[in-house]
Amino acid sequence: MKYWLLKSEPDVFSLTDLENCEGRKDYWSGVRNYQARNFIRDDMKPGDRVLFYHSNCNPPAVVGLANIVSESYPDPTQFDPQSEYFDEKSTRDQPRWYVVDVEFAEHFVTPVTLPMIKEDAVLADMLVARKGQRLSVQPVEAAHFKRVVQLGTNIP
DNA sequence: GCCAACGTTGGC
DNA sequence: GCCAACGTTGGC
Repeated sequence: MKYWLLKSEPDVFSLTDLENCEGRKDYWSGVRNYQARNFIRDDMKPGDRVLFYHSNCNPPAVVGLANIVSESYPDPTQFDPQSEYFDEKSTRDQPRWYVVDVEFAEHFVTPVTLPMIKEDAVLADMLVARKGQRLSVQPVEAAHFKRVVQLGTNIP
């Protein structure tokens, strides 16, 4: 099992939005960065755990947990001319972009904010704490995942 | 709203 | 294949 951090702007798609989806899950569409694509396509597996991070808000924070619940498959939005994620260079035979299904797990009692992450001795070297780090899909070390969950669920 | 970081594009 | 221009992300 692996651990990930997924970024989402809460104004666009929040953890509550995921919770309110049919079946409390949705496919993670719209990733249009090759490094992030490769993580989704090649490395994500059902059962992997997800830190759900709200970006572009104040304060940015890991607000809860989700789970990967499918293998990767081609992102349907890349074939849809009506979608903002349409990619005319994608074909059904050779899709460029992939998704996985992500299922809501829980809201944290205490959101783990970016300032908290930067202050914490264990978490300070997380990718998300690094200046200029824009990657929207990030691998997370097991120790980091465990520590974020501790803070988020008020375990001392 | 500013701007640093960084990915992408396209001319050469 | 280099690199300048441009666009986007996202913290502040």
